[in-house]
Amino acid sequence: MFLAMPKVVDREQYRKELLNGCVELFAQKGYGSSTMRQIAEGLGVSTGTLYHYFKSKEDIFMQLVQELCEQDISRFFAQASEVEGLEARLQAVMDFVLKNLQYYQQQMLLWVDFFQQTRIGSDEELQFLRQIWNGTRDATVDYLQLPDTKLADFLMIFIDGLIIQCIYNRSAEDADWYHSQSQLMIQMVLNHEQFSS
Amino acid sequence: MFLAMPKVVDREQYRKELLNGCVELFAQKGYGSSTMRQIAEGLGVSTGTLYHYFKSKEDIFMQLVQELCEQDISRFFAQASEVEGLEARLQAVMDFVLKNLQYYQQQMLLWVDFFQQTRIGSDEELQFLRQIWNGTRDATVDYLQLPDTKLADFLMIFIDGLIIQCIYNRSAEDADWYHSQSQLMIQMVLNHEQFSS
Amino acid sequence: MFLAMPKVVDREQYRKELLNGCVELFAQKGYGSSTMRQIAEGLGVSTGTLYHYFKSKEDIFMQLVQELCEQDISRFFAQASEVEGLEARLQAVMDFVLKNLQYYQQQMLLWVDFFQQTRIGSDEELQFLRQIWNGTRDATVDYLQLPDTKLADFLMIFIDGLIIQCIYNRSAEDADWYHSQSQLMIQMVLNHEQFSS
Amino acid sequence: MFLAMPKVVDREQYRKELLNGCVELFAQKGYGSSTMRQIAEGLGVSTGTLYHYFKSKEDIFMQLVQELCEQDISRFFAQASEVEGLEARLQAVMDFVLKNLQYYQQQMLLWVDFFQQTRIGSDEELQFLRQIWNGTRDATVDYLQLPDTKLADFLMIFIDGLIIQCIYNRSAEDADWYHSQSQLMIQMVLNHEQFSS
DNA sequence: TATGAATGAGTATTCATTCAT
DNA sequence: CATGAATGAATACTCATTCAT
Repeated sequence: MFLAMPKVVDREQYRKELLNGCVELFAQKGYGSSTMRQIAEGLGVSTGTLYHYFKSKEDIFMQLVQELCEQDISRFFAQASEVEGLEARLQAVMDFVLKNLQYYQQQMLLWVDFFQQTRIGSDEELQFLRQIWNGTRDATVDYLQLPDTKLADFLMIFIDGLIIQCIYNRSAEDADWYHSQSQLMIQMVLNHEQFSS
Repeated sequence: MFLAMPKVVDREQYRKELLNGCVELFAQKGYGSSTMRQIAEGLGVSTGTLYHYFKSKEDIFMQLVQELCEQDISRFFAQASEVEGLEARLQAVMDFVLKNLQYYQQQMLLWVDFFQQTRIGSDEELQFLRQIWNGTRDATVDYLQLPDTKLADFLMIFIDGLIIQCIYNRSAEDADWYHSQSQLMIQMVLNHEQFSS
Repeated sequence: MFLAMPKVVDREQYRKELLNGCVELFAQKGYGSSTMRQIAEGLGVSTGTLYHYFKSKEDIFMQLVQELCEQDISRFFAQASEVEGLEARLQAVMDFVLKNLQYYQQQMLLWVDFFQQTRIGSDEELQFLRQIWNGTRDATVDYLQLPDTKLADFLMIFIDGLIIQCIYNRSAEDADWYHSQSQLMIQMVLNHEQFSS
Repeated sequence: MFLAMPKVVDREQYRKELLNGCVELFAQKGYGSSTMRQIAEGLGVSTGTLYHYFKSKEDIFMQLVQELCEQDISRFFAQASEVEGLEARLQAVMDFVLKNLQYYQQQMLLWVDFFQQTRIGSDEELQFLRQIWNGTRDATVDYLQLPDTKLADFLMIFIDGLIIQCIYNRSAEDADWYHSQSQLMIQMVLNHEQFSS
């Protein structure tokens, strides 16, 4: 009865290893342009094995996104949880974003690519994505100790907008521009808080 | 003497008609998923005819984007140029964006899709996109009578971020949420201007 | 009744001008790779006009070949008819071939290309080609004042073989090799004549 | 330990079977006019399978040529190696050529067709072809025990020229003509050797 | 559990030819 | 006579997925 247990654990672990092995390829070539054969080759396995662990290319991607998001949030809190005060914490958030800007740019392109390719609209996938967004938003509310979600939403919209700029600016060469815009954002939020009180 | 003239006019005009006929299909299916066959069928012509007027699928897209951008800006100014005062003009800008939110969501998806499909990096296309962004930004600076581009950039980043939300929210059903966020944005800018002076 | 005559002459002349205008394109790109549009553009006319003077692409080619062959033979005799003696005349033939080797290489490739593209086997086209071969052979017999066709055939087979080498040697850069082989050929024929008598 | 071996053997063997299955189609329709779909159908496999074993149409052709050449040379030596004396050996060579004339005619058309379609000039392919030519030439020098390559080149040029005649004569119906020409060739070479010594 | 051979519908693009103007 | 817009079947090649071994 318990003989199968270790196998399951192994399977789960192996699955995660495979997922982590996909990150780079997806980041470089996007979702639609990464073929199952390339993924398999990159992982050093056969396509058959891939289909043994994931039911489709779509499935690989969804599981990958989930995995990465969990890693992201915990990575942020690992280094920023002891900072105190609204301004310092806003600064910490923006610093983290800017430092990982290229990474998030790739992620954003990946997502949009995925949504264009798989025209689903199925509630399932939509729910899934919303969950991720709301999770991140709630974590932000908590971290900044804001009274409601409105300001966190505002901040995250701005961050998304900032990430999108990669399409026009290609890579983070315009570091100054990104920096001054994020400072402006912080100032805006602080002003707003001052007015409110 | 003028016998050859009408043909030229017709060709140019017909080309524009074909472009307008593509909008809907591209909006619905994205760039990568719209096949030349589908485009041709949607227009009621043969694929050969399509290639008679455009040299490639990419060409169709680039010309379409240019066409739409010109229409967008002139459409905005047609209805909003006589409004006076910073607040009212911000309001006008945000109203325009929200009213056409679905349209801009589709446009943004289309662009990202296009860039994922055609891994270009060629300066030509990049220049092209930047031009559009800068053009819109400058028009915004002019319209809002702002002293510099910084605030206009900030506004446009926010707008891009807002548009991106379509991925999570699908369609503009959450009209209230969009509206309250844009009001917050307006408030932020006004506060900032007050502080500055 | 005679009013139409000049028109016919004009038509015939114009047709030949068009043919001559095709030579370079066909030589550069071969038969199959020369499109009707390119031919038309090269001639500065529309495709419609092309079809007004020739009933098909095939027709253009056949008429072109005929035209060129007539020119070739008369061009040779224009410069070599006064030479006397078998050896000198053989030399004249081989010199002419080597001097125009590139041209004949292109012609040969053109022919083979044409035959591969248009899998006809229709007697008509075959007859046509044989006529050309026989015509050239007979002219050679006459020119060299040979007693029968056998030796002329032998010479022409060798020349065809020499022309074919372009596939391996690309362009006539190996001029020495071509020259020594043709000298060997001349020697062979002279030896043979000596033995016979 | 040897469990994985059979698969490799099978793959290589199957690849050769596929190649042999292409010969007839290529011979009948040429290179450019044989579509991948037709090739696949002729082999009783899908186009996907074709691309599983060969990376392109060009690749199929190159591998096919190599395969056939190896077969040709070994087939000749299998039946002609014990013949003695220059005349007898020349006779053996010409007999072999004439007996397989149709086959070589098809091969030559195939090659020229291939070179017209794939406007390469790339050194790689050119090298490849030259190798084949030189290899055959050297084998001829060895077999005839000639002092240098000059006479072998001469012989092979003649053979190429003979093969080219298929364009005019279609099939080997004119067997007598071919035979008398090859006898003439043999006589020529023998005369030449006599003179030289 | 793992393999990789097999599939075949689907992709953008080309091009000889026709025909209304 | 001349134009060039329109056609649409045909091309090489791709790729997510299946399944026998």
